[in-house]
Amino acid sequence: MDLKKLASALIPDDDLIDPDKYEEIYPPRDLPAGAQVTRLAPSPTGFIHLGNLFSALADERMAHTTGGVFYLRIEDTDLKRKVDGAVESVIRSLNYFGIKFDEGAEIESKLNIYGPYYQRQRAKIYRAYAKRLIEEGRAYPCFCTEEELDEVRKEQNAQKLITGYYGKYAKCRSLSEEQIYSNLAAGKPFVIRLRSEGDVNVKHTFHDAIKGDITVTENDQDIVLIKSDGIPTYHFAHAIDDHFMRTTLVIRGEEWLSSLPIHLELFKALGFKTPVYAHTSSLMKTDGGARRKLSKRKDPELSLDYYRSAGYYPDAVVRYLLTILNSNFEEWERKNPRSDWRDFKFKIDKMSRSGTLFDLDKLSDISRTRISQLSAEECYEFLRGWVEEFGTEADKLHFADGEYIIKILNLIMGTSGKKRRKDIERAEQGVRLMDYFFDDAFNPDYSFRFGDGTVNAVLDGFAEIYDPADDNSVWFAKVKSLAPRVGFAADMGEYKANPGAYGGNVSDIAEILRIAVTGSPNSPDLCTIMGILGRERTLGRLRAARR
RNA sequence: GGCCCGUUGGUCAAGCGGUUAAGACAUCACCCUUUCACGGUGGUAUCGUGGGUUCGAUUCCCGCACGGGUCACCA
Repeated sequence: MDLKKLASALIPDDDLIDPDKYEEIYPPRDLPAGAQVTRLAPSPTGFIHLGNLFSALADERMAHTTGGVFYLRIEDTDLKRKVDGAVESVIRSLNYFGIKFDEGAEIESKLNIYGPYYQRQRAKIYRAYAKRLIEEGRAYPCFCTEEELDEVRKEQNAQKLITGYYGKYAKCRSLSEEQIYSNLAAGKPFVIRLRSEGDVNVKHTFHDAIKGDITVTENDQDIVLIKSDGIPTYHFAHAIDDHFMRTTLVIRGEEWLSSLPIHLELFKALGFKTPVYAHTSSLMKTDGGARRKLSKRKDPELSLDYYRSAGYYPDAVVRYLLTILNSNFEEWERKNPRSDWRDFKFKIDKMSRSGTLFDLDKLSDISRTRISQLSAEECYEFLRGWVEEFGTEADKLHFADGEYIIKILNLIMGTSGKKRRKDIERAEQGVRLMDYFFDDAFNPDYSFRFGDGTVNAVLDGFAEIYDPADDNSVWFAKVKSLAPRVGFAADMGEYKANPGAYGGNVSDIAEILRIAVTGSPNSPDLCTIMGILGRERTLGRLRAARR
């Protein structure tokens, strides 16, 4: 069979260049030894999720700790589900978490000589190589319809055989010249398949940068290279793009492990050097006792918008991810408490080989801790950013008065230095925590643990003697002075010595006042709160709480 | 079902032939305290299972069980 003629018949494009030319168009990158070139290659089918961030973080760290390059490529070969604005969304989301690309789709960079970075714009390259493979007899046209393939699959299933297009099931592999040309003449749609030379019974050891030595079976499937619409499949595009974009390290989810044999054969058939592969274990969650991979559809916590809208501190999300990416990160962080996470020496071989259960508690703890380390001003900026995007109209009004908020924040967070409170876990919850400082948002729950008489006596008694000018010790002395009036112990020691003799103690007096003023039995320093509210509002709240 | 990957406390995990089997989150108790936090001290709790190899296995080998992934003209 005249393969050259066949190649031209199958791929008649007259704008293709000699594939070898691409080696010159996309020369090897001029980078220091050991520099890693990594990429994030999402499909623009939806929005970016935590798994993408997880993987992007590993990519970004590997590139930037080695003096390499991290770029963005868009895998838009499946044109069925493209979402507009998805690319911008990916970049924006990643930026929010402090991750930046050096080059790639929609990225301003002088480095962009390896583009285009949208696969659909690279059709010529793929087709040039497909054509060459046909000429070399390593690829052939397949005219099988979906129905025919289904039929074969059913039969294979019935006989408990491996499904797929291989061996004797690869019908079109042995089509005669006449059959091919008559199918072509009849206008039958076709795909281009690889003529696999592998043998499933042959196994090799392959070194994965994360998993270590793994067993891979040779591929014997005549997989599709070019779909009937002329667009390449992921496998084919992956081999060509990662070769010509000079990727050195491919970090991807372990769900790709099973197609590694295909990729290995493809790189070999194309004459390309294979990159280093690193297959990451997936993020899991428990669902009714069972463990499963985090799913885009079922789990809102997989969406990055979830973290943005709930107001987790972005730096904390990254740090949490880093703790599961490299388990020694936490240890390093303890030794370098205020350092930028970018100073941590990330190691790919430190990555976990088993699936990690996503732990929201741990994230919350990290977020709380990070926020507690902020100054009141920094915290204000962070909260205000959240309020502008997600807050209510009332929140926005409240946050316009920065001075007032900062005063509150100084109280809530504790004054600088030691003894920082960790009350704010997320912006959303932190903003709600401040509601009682605003009359229009004050929503008290008057659940007093004492009788109306006692409550009113405390409220009225305190209203009589309250003076905003009092410092903390005078203020507390006044609280104590109320105790005898309601039969409570003014002195804690006395109360503990003889609890039965009293109806309560000073802490109970404080609790009554606290509930009246803040609407809740839990709050930071009450004296300071009253100071911030001022005399009139404090007295007003004492009055409003009367039974 | 075939193939591949994995299995140390509730969770993330250190460990890499001999350890009282780190640490963090969570949890419990106590201390501190005008509440709640913060902080401090201490506690509960882990090597899936059966065989080997070895003087000795959490560590090495094999089987089994369990969990996960994958078997498209989707990525």
